[in-house]
Amino acid sequence: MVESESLNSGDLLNHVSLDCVIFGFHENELKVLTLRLKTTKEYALPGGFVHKDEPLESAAKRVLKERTGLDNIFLKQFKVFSDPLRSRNNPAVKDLIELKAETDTSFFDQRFISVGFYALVEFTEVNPTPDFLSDSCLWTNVKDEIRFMMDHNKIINEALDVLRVQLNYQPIGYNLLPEKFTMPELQKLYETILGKELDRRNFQRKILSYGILDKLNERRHGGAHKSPFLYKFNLKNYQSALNEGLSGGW
Amino acid sequence: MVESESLNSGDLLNHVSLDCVIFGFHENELKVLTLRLKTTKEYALPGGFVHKDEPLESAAKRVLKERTGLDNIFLKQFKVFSDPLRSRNNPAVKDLIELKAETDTSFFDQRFISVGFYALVEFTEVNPTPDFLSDSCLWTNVKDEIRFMMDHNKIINEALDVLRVQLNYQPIGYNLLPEKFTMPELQKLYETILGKELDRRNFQRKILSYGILDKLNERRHGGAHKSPFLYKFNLKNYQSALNEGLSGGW
DNA sequence: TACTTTTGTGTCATTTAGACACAATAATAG
DNA sequence: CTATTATTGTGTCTAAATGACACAAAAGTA
Repeated sequence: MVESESLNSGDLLNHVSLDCVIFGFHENELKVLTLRLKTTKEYALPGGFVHKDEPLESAAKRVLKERTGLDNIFLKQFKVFSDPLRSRNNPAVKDLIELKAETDTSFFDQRFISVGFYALVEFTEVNPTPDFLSDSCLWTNVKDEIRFMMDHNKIINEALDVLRVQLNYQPIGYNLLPEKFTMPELQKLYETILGKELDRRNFQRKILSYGILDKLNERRHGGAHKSPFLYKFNLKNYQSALNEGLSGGW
Repeated sequence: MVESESLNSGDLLNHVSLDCVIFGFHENELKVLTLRLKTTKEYALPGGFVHKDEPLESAAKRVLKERTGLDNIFLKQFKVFSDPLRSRNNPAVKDLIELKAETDTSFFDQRFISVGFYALVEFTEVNPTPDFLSDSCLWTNVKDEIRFMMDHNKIINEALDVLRVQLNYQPIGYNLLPEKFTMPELQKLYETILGKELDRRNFQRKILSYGILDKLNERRHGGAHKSPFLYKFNLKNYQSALNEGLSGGW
């Protein structure tokens, strides 16, 4: 939920917070990086506050860096959550009191307008790190629908919606997959985000038509079956597809 | 820029503001509702602040209502503008001082994180009304690229980008056109937003395929040429198209 | 009544999408 | 070391959507 061990509320902007839905993909499952509060044991999204002279995006990157160890992450704000009641009964306040923390609980106990960000990261590169309010930082499965504190379930679901729409006009995957990956892996990623199955052959045809993949002369071995080829993203084309958007529309 | 004659800053949330890009469509031109500040004569987007116990969306609706007289407007938040420097040299502060207003200028002279909304309204129904900082409220032409104060040009351009994307997965027009309209008028709306021309016959085929239009047994007369049929939106189908999205994608 | 403009309504060729089939290969089990 | 099983590579065929384009009909105006 919060950013640093040495949180100094005097340096922070009042009323404004941010929450990050950090998506990862592992073993064909879509995951969200999750914190668990120390005393109430509630699940929470990584989040933080904004310094008085800091842009929102920098604050979000700071949070991302602290929870994952990663820089240069795909990161996008997608919605502001401003229900006046969302800040009531913030478990973090209860936590801080029970912990007899020196932190300024009154800062936490105000109304927050929270800007939702979502991030796409490569699962294996993340080093999950709790913040000073939480005792653990772990990946939870999106489809498990774990109960989060406050409106964090809503935030996750809205992030997923935006991600699904994004899939239709932007390439995705560079940030969620390892450098080299197979076509079935990429397909699983799409299927997981969309929540439905796709035809293997039609998927391949369409994704190849975007011209964002380079087929390698390597295969992934391991299963008791034909070994699939490895691919990697053609960064030049991937980038221009990001900028100009994929086919579709008018 | 600001909401009411009797602005009481003690009742407002610090650091949070909102700006509205209110689009209208008239005489084949895309317009934005614009304010002009009383003394500095700078152009500004309608905006406002958030009451301490008010959701953002309500604050935006309040602003919309005050500037246009309209309720029930298509309204959507699209991005937060948080550059720490954006609030510097806010002309509104200069204005207030010159006007020797009783308003609390220190409230205006703080850093604001501004949530950008865009709205789609029917041009002819709007009753443009200035706020207490501005001496006029008028429609300006998007393609004229008038210079606005602060980062408002950026806000407008980003709203346009979002609107263009929206065009590809949601129907549009119900909020921007009068109840009855012709196919060429609807096409012009699309062309204006997209900034490019479309083939008349292909446009008609595609838009009709969405099933969101009802063709009327009336024509619009007036020009020295064949009279086009009038259409109106089929609200039931329009609504479900909004919810489920248009074709396209995976 | 002729003229101009713009609309209504197609057609045809090309591209894209959806449904589906069969051979090849890599491990594993016998 | 051969058969078995699961999964991949690579198509084809059809239907649907898109893009380019043409001509007749109407409504004013000269």
